[in-house]
Order: sequence, then structure tokens, then C-alpha cells
Amino acid sequence: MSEARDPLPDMTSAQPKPPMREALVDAAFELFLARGYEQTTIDDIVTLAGVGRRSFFRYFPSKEDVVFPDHERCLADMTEFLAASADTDDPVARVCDAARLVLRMYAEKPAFSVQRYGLTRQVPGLRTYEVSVVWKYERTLAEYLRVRFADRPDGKLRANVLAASVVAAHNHALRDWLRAGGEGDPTEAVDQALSFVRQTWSPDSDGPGGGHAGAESEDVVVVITKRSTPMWRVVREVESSLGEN
Amino acid sequence: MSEARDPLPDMTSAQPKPPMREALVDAAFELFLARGYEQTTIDDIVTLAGVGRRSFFRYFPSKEDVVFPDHERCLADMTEFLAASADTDDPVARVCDAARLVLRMYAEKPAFSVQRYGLTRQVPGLRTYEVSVVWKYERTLAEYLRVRFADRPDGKLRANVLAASVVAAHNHALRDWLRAGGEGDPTEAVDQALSFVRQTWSPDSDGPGGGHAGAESEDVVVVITKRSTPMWRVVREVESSLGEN
DNA sequence: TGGGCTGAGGGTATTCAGTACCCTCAGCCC
DNA sequence: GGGCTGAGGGTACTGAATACCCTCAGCCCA
Repeated sequence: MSEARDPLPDMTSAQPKPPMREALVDAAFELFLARGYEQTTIDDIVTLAGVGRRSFFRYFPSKEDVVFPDHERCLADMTEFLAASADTDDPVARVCDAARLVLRMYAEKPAFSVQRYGLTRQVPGLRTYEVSVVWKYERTLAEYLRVRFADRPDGKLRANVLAASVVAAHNHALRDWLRAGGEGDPTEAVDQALSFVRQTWSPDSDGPGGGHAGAESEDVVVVITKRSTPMWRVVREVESSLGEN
Repeated sequence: MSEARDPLPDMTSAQPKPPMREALVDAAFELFLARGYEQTTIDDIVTLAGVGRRSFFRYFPSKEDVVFPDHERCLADMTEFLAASADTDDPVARVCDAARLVLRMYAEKPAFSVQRYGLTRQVPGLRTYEVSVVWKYERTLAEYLRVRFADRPDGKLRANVLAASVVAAHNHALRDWLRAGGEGDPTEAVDQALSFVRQTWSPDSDGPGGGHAGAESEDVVVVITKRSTPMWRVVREVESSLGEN
């Protein structure tokens, strides 16, 4: 259920993938899960990986970064994805799709994501780091929306609030999935959460509180029924009105 | 323009106010502004303040904390403020008022807030710290809303998104004020930004999309919805209308 | 073929934040 | 007096992060 043109392109950006990076990540997680994040030193990691200490900081600017090895890539992908937008794209749909890039990154490695989730819940420093990563995504979305909403009054406010909403909805569904152990497909839950935001902030509702239906729009369905009508009849009525949906 | 009962009580919580804490903050900011945050060591600070190194960490758990000396107090105030809510309060208005507590903390020391803003813009580590502080506020608001929305379907999602929206709107107005040098009163701008959110998420519009269901007469129910609204949401809308009315 | 360039990786020393442990001393209650 | 507590001070240690320099393989090119 992708919403905009050019949805979720294959942004794997096929890099040469240095094997040393992965070796470091593997060694780090093995130790983090065994004795805990703070009980593991950089020396422990590089010793297990069989490389020099200096090499660790060649690949990861800090100890926290090894826990989120693909976020920088994902952030770059998101930036690129948004930059490739057409002016005709629905901005809200576009940022929702951009958020789905993050979801996909998590969903691609369910076991890894769940393990990391366990770490971030326990280690305050990692939670802080994660929050700052999320903030970068939010800023990226907000910046895109800020440009797209430049002509609106309160465009900047709208952009910021909408970006925050999209991120919050995405994270809500994502964390539900992580808490459940990464079982199944989180896509649908995220879609639901995003549509929750999307329908509130859809571009045609051009002001707060202005979300009420203009009856002349072809997009609007009006159903009139008696209060005493049983629910199943109401549902059938609405269903037939909505037709294919 | 306070929105709920018991609005913004005097939460100065008159602590004994140890003078040493303030001396450390003053010394720290003097040095931070003169040579920069990262160029200043803890030893520099305690030397200027004329106290022992050990005493610094007695008052501030980390170097970053000295830059945000009153956020912990403010967070506690916010938690207390929300805990003191009545069940009859409008939850949305209540979290908006809670956000205003943060604004007030900034507005009480304009010069200090602006100086700190300059620091956080320049030092990535401080920005990260600030983001994590903001996240704590957001979590506090979301937790309150989660309880208040417990009976709603999607209550948790709604709580998270709403909390994120309120925080984003608040920060938007706050940063505008800080960028402008802390001149004037930021209250009105924050009120505007919050009302932007408030009108969108007001408790009476109890579903996204503004799908409005209401009783035209005693016996007739009119449902107006968008064609794109998913069926489950329509059903819920109708159910809730038929339910309590 | 030798020379020099580059870039990945390694090693060591240093800085500095943060912690643990112990000391002093003032006030204060028995 | 003696003992207790709590604020403040000092010192040593750990460990992340940085700076600087070394090795070595590959490679271009004169």
C-alpha cells in the first residue's frame, strides 16, 4: 500500500560492503547480548573481531554507532527519496512513503532489530542515541514539507507538526511490532497508523478543524439511515456506497 | 490564555536553592560562551567556580546537564501537573497547558535561554542532549494521554501522535522566539501554535478525516465520510455515534 | 624495474569525562 | 565527651575518543 508515485525504490545503493564493518557489528552484538552494552569495551570488540582498536573508529565514529549501523545509509536514502519527488506528488503521501523506508530497514532484519530494541530499552545512552537518530529523520521530513508548504500560511508550523505526527505514528506501529518479537509483517500496522495521520492532515483539509466534508466533492459519501437500523445493515449500506473500497 | 482548570500553578517548588549549583552554572556558561563548550573542561569550570572537581558531579551527573540546569525540575513539575488533573478536564487542553510550563521556564530567563540556544545550535552533543530532554517531555505527555484515551480504539496511537504534535508545535513557536533573540512575549505565538494542533485534534472530532457523524433528528443518523476512508473506520464512527447518543 | 603515491589497517600515547573510594570537618543529637 | 550525618574535597582509575606515526599492499608511471 504505497501512496505516491515512484514508491519505495530499491535504494540498496549496492555499496562494496566492507566485510570488516560487518565483522565489527557481529562481534559487538555478540558481546553486548552476552554481557551487556556498558560491560563491553571497544577493546573487547576489536579483540573478538581480530582487528586493531584503531580500525573500530575508522568505521564507527562512536561506540553507539555500531548499534545502529545502517541508519546513516537509511537517512541518506530518505533524503534522496524526498529530493526525487515531483511537485505533483502529494507531500503527505510522500513523507509517509519516506517513513516506510525506515520501516523496511527494520523489517529486513527482524532478529537484529528486536535484539537492538532490547538493548535500547535497557541502556539509557542508547535510547538517547536512538532518539537523536529519530530526530534526524523528523528533521528531514520537516525540511521537505517546509519547502512544499512554503506558500501556505503557517506552512512551517504545519510542516513541523506533520513531520512529528508521521514519525510518531510510524514509531508507534514499529515498536508494537518490535515488542511482539518481530513476528509477521509490520507493514499493515504502519499503514494503518500512517493513514490515521494522513486523513487528519490531508492536503485538502487546508486548515485545522477544516476537515469537515464539503458535500459537493465527489470524494464524499453521505449515508442517511434510521437509528434503529441494525449495524450490519448500516455496514452493508456504507459498503455498497463505497463500492470497490 | 490558559485552557484548563487549575492552570499553570506556581510550581516554583521553593527549594533551598544551593548557591553552589548556581555558581557552577554561571562559571560554566561564562567559559562556554568565551571559548566554546568542547574547549572547556570540567576542571576549568570548577577552578573558576573555586570548588572541587568532585562537587561538580555532585550537582550535575554529566557535563551536558549543566547546560540544562532546570529541565529536571520542569519535568517533575509537568508530571505533577498532569497527575493533578481531574477526569473532567479536557485532555488536549491539559497537555497544552503542560507544554506551557516548559515555555514559561524558557521565558523566565530570556537571556539565558537565548545563550543556551546558541550553544545547542553549534554543539552536536548538546543538540542530542536537548532532543533527549524533549523526548522525555513528549513521553510524559503521551503517557498521560494514553491513560485518558484508554477507552478509545487506537487510544495509544492517538496519544502518541497528539503528544508529538503538541511538542512540535510548542517547539516551533519557542524556537522562533529564541531565534528572534528572546525579545517580547512568546506566549501568544505558542498559544497560536497550540491552537493549531488543538483544533485538529479536539476531542469532539473523534475520528481522523473529520468524518462527521451526527444525529440530525432523533431517528435519523447522517454519516458523511470520504470515499477513501477505510471501512473499519466508518464502522467505528457509526458505532460510536449510535452508541452514546 | 625502481620509485613514489595512496589507502587500508595497526599501534601507542594522550586527553578528558565519569566513577569509586576515602578523607576532612562542621553541626548535632545522645 | 563520643558518635553520627552530610556537605565538600582529593586522588586514582577506567574507558571512550583523538592524534600521530608506522607498515604494507597495490598501483601508476617514468
